[in-house]
Amino acid sequence: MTAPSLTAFEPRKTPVQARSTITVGAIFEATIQVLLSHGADRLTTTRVADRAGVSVGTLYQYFPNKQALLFSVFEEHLEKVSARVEATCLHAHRKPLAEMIQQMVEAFVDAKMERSDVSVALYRVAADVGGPAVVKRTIQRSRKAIEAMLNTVPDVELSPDRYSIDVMLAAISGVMRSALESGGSPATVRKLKEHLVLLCQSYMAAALTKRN
Amino acid sequence: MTAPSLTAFEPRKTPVQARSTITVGAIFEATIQVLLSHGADRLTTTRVADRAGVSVGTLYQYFPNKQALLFSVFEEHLEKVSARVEATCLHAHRKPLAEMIQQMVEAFVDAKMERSDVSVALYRVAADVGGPAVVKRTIQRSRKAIEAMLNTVPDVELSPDRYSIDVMLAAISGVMRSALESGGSPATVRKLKEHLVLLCQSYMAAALTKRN
Amino acid sequence: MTAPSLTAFEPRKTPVQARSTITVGAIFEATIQVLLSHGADRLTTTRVADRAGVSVGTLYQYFPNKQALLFSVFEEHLEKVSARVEATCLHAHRKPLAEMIQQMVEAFVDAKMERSDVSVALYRVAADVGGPAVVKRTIQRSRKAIEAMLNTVPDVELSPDRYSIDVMLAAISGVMRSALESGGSPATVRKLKEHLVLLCQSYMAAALTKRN
Amino acid sequence: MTAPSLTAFEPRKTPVQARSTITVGAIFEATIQVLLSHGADRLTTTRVADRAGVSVGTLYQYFPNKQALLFSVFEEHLEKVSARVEATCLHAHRKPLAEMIQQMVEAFVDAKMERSDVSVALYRVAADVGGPAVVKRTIQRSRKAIEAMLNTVPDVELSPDRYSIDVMLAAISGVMRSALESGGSPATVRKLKEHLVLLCQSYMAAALTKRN
DNA sequence: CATGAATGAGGTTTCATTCAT
DNA sequence: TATGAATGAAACCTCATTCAT
Repeated sequence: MTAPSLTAFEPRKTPVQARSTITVGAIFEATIQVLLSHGADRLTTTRVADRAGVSVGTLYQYFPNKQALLFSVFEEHLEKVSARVEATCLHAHRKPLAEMIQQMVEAFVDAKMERSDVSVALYRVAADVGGPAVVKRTIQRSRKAIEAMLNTVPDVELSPDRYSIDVMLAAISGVMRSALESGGSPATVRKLKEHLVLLCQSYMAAALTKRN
Repeated sequence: MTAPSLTAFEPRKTPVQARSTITVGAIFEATIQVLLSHGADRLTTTRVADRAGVSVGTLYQYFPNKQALLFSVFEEHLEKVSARVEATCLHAHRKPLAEMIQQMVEAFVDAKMERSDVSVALYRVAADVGGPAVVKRTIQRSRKAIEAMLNTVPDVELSPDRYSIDVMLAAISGVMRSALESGGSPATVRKLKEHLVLLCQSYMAAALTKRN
Repeated sequence: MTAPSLTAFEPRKTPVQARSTITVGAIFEATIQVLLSHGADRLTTTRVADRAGVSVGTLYQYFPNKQALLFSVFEEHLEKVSARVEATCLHAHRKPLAEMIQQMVEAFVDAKMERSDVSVALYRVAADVGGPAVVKRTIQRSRKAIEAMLNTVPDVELSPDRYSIDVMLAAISGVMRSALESGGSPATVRKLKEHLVLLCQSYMAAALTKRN
Repeated sequence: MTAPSLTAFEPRKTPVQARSTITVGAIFEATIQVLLSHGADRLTTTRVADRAGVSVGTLYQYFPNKQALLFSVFEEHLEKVSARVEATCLHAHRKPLAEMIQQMVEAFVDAKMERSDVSVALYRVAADVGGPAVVKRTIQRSRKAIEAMLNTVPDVELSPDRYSIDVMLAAISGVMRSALESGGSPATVRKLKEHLVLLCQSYMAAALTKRN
């Protein structure tokens, strides 16, 4: 499907019992394992269930279909990154602009790198799972957190531009994606961070000034 | 496969007769049609052949498998964008830095927007087709063109940083992708261009200065 | 493939539920039916599944591919013949040489004739299925049984020649094959038996003596 | 097809011109090459034509279909072996029985071994090509030659048994086939010959005497 | 006569999903 | 609730054969 509606991916039942939670966790982890070991197009529900140590039937008790499963995994991954960014933004309130940007960018990069393999694997399924929509939703939250942070920049009278923040986030994502897909070394990642910080700092400085 | 080798996608036979060339062209166009009308995961070789007005067998005379077909289409698309960027860069030699950047960015955006539908559709298949590898190869060329252009910036003594250019390109791609996937209006595109120009100008200024 | 490795033909799943066992049996029988009614090159997995009253999917739960299916059927057939020969050999211990040979040969011929149609049909698939390898393996067993039997021939001091036994078995197989493919009448079969007995008796007598 | 009629395989046109003869020869050789290098089930008419340096179309000028091609190749092979046996039989007239048998068997084995790879390859196609029928026809001729030879055995008054000769030939074929498919070394072949000679000598001696 | 592009029926195999046990 | 055998639509791809050039 070109643009699957988001509502179709809702989990089928909310895990209330302990056992269920464990099962869902296992399925999640198994999905990622299979993604990494077999690749996106050889990820089958049976294989995931096997790896998770449950039967296919059980899998289908928690997820109405394959897309829903992938959707959940994808969403959770973005959620984590997003949460890290938000937390960092909160901590950075009232600091100088350059520092704000630096911390935010580093939080983003670190979060992505933490499970870089998963990130890469998920790029491959994003498209089949309504990726763009989920990204959009998650980005909303990050943007708001950044907006709030920027509003506390000391000594400057400016209302930050929503659009600029979106552009910045898209730029960061793009650079990260390209780097991850090339499989960069730790050294590369360090350099990458510096550049991203520079990119965002200079852009934000320019964008904010302009808007003022 | 997670990372299909590029060599597996070589066209099977080079058209020598006039008839063949026409056929291949029709298949190409049909692929895009089907991609747009049915979506990536409902693109079947049979459907493409039908739309192209040939038999599946004929399709397989020119492409050893489905991936190879998509690969070719993908590659051609990138090629076009890349060519536009290179041409623009050549024209911009010896102009002021800001103008260089502006023209390059605008060339990129315009090229992508020209067949924005195709772009979006191709994002969906890129992953299954060795996308990252092709992108890398194509970016190579763009980077060199930009590097050459930057070396002609007047009145400044600086050797541009290869890495910065890669980062810039990745940033542009990321922003474009995000914008295209959101399906922006012409108005949005205009604003997008401005922002991208600003992003790149400020980053390059900073990066080049720093390096000097 | 010219020489498919035997390991590729391992059954995919061992039936644990009662239902499964029935299913596998039905598939086996259906394979033979189709082989007889349609011939080797019009035996398709779909047709077999149909005849067995199951879906193709089910067939592929038990056999990883078409070859594996045919392999199994072929193997089972040889197994039966081999078992008959072995049993007969055991019974013939300590009898006079001529009688040993006669009983062994007759057991072989009878076993083959019992389902002569299947035999003929299987000759046609043997090649595509690693036939020679399976034959070799099965012959091993028969040879050993015959060897053991010959070691009990009364009043003679001789160690039988392994190679001679292989030659004898190959000769028997060759004659049987030729006879089966010509489609002999019961009368012909009777004569055939006599001749085969004579052939083997005289050869063994000569070979053993010589080896003394 | 289970039993294709022989008449369907007649060559389409008799090569009268020199060029044609060369072409047909090339196609023959190519068929064997492909058989050896790709295996029976990956032998395609296109591949054969390629290897022969002609177009498929040309191939179909000389053979009405794939079966006819294989049939011809198979037949030619048998023909050669058969011719050798016949010639040898003629030379052996009036010699002692043991020597007759020995020369005949050795001729057979040598002929087969000369292109043992081809023999093995052809076993794999024989079934799809009406093999048994061709074999039968060819054996006919060999039998007659052997019969004639045996009628000249000195000092004995006996009319040889047609059936025995068939059995003997089938036995030789069977043993050869089994040996070839196991891929025997030259040393093995020598031993094989001895055993085959012994097998046939003792059998013939017994069969002829009996019949007298 | 030769070529080789085109055909398309048909084969094998996969895999998301269901449902009786 | 969990299981896993069964389903079957549908995808990919091959290859013998033809016929316009």
